[in-house]
Amino acid sequence: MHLIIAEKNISANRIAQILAGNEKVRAKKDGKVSTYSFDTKTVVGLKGHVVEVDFEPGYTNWRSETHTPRTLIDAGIVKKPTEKKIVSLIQKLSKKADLVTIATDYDTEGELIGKEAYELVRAVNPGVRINRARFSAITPAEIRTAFENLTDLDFDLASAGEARQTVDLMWGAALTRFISLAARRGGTNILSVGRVQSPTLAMIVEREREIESFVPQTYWMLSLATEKDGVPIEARHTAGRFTDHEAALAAEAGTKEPLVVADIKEGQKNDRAPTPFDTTTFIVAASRLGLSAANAMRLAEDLYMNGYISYPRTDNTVYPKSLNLNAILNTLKGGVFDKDVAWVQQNRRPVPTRGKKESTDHPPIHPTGSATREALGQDRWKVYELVVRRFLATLSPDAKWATTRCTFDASGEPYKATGGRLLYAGWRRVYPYSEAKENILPVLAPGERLPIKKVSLEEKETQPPARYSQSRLIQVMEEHGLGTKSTRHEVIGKLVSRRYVEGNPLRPTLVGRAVIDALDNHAETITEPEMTRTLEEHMEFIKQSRRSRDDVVTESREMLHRVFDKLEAHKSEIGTEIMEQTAEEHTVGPCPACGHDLRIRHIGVSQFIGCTGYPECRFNISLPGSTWGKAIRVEATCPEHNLSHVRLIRKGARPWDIGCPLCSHIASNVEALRMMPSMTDDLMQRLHAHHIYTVSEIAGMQPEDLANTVDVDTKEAAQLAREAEDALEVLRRRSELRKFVRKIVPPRRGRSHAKIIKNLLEQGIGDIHALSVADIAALKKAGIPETAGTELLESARGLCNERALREAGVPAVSLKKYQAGGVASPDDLCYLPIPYLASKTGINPETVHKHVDLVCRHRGRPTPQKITKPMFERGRKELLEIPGLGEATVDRLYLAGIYDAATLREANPEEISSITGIPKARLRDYIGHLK
DNA sequence: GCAAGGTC
Repeated sequence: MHLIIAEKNISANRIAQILAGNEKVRAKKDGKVSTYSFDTKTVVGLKGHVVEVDFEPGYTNWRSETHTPRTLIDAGIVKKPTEKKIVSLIQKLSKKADLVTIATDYDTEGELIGKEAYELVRAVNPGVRINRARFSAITPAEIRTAFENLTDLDFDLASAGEARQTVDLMWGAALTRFISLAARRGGTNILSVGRVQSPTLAMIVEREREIESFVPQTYWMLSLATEKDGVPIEARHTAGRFTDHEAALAAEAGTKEPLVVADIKEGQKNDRAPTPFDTTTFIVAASRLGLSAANAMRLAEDLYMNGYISYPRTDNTVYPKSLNLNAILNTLKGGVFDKDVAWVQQNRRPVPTRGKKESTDHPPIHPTGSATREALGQDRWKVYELVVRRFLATLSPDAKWATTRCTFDASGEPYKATGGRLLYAGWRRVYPYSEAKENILPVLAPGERLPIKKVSLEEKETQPPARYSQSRLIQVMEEHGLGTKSTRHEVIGKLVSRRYVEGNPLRPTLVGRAVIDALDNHAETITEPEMTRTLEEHMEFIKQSRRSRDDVVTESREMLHRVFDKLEAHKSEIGTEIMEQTAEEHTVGPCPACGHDLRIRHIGVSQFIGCTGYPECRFNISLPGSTWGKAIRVEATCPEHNLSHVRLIRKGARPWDIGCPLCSHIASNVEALRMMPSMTDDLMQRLHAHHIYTVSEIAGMQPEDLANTVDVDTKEAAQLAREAEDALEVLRRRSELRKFVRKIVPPRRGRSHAKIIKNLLEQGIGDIHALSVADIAALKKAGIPETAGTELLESARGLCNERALREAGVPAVSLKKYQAGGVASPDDLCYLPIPYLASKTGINPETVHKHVDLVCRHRGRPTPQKITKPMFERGRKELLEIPGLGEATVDRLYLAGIYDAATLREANPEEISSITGIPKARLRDYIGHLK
């Protein structure tokens, strides 16, 4: 069997289809992994890297005393499978193979992925022949040639990739751990560092600093308005920007009629058709359509997977010869682009345009199938149309412009105007994304005199450089060699998720700046694109066998050790610097009570906003627990309270915007305050004015303080405090009810707990006790289904009974026994005879009496007579001596309070029978026997 | 829990 290993499933399928020719390809799924077989060949796709590098075991604890971050530099590195299913399938197929061909992408990373596959094959089949197919596009021509000219794997090329992996891992992991530990950050708050992300972040920080330190300069622009035959002309002073106001004013004053046309230069300008799309230029063009980098890539990948466009991750801007451009044009015919295609076919430029970058990985992004707007939907269509039109434009002739440069003389002051007229639209006919702005000047002749309609002197200011937009940043990253076509847009996502940057255009956060500061001061190597450049140079040496992988990695290890010499010497200093710089990140604004800063605090899973004036100022705002999301400060500010808005963020969930924490605090407590009978709007306003927002604050205040604060007398204040206590109790019970219901009734779509509780409240059920005496119909009305309702009622009753007994003073151990005996309600203890309770529970009758006494007193009922243990035991013996009276009957007699001969003798048989169910005749017999 | 690089 001939096993062919491709880089991904989709290429495996295509390669199989091409190689099979007219033969049918059998597609088979082996546990989510597809294989494509024909003849004696089987093609299988990887998923890019199916193994990953990591440190050898023993380095998982970040805080280990012995395995410090520095020790990661020299830690052994192992490869471990990340796609286990693919790995095992490859190995299963390899055992049966007599030839294996590696058909991964034609670039460094592809060679490394190929070597990973090679090692997997070798591990199970050491003797099999393994060769390599190289192609830069999955077209029939390229694939056939590649398989007719199979070569060997280039181990030097793969080694270059491995060197990169090792260097990235040790620098990234060691520095990430060091900086995170120094700044005492863990979990989701770690501070990551990496060869690509750190220089990228540094550029964003640097740009922000330039903007902050920018000093605007005032300048003046002088222009005049004239016209010919009713056509307006605007001419600018040839001095351009005047930095000297006096000079500008003088020139303005000197601008007088006559205005004479001095010179006219006519020319032609070539407007070159755009070059084929690589990933970066595609992202830039898509961003003009309003798509973020990540979105554009996601849509492009979708189109690629469905066969509409070619592979969107490419560095190539030159169509390879093997690409059949005519065939692509033909597939586009007949659809929406029919007219444009026909025009391109008739006016085709001799050779398609080509960009500066040419590579072997993939062809430039181009359409591969025809589609309709309806089939794709708005956004995908936008991207598809862009790719199609760009492709058409690269085959179209250049546009041509006629240009005019005209100079004027206004009594000695020189002016100029430029005009442009589109002579030939060329590619612009099919690619309308960049506007062709014409400015047509009327026909003028030297010496001609024109009127001056207006002279205007505008004062302007120089502008700071702009922040990076995502697409601009991706361009700059590419210029600096940072990241790859596949990862650049993800790096931005990473910086955002680490909360190093925010917004669009991108701004660094305080954390982002603090980390770059620390690294710049103590480990500048990692913040500069230089590191990538050097790494690439070294990789180039490895590719050319001029240096070995180990040699390059060893050099890098030594450099990293020198970096750690500096870092470790300043560890605590680095830590404090970062912590001090980022403290502000948690600061929300001034405390309404005392004016100190309010700060978001996280303690375990709970979080709140507290005052930095604590403990003198105890003002605080509670926040939902961190299971709802971690509270962070966001940019917006509340105009009323001057506090930053707060947001809860959680992985995989939409952020929960709390808005102004104080507004939200006030709003969420108004309802509770209204529960106090004496609360009025006026009183509430006075309370708010003194920063008292919750019932618990009122309940916690001394009546005198409260009286002084809101200006009422002490009696009223005491009443308010009591009412607050009551409201607090109601709230406490309500929240208890909520937790109770949540345990038993599972939430469902459209039946949230909030909704159930709201419904229960409307039914007058506000706590567990009310629930225990409610009927099932009321629960049904509240939207709780019958089965859950019954369970809810039962549990509620059980809980209430237990509480009542405990409250009366019945100890917990006995309570369990009563529950086991099925006699655990206060009524049971009040109304059931003591002998019955004792026999059901096995508790000493004297102890039972004590409990019954407790409950009866609690309920204001008389306590029945005491029965001692000897009385009880003797009585039982007496009863059992009566002929025909067994244990079961004794237990039933207990129910009627009969426990010995004497009580039986006095009993009324009619009455006893109805209670115990023992036939009257038999009871008479027992009594008769005693008499 | 860490990087960057593939792929989805």
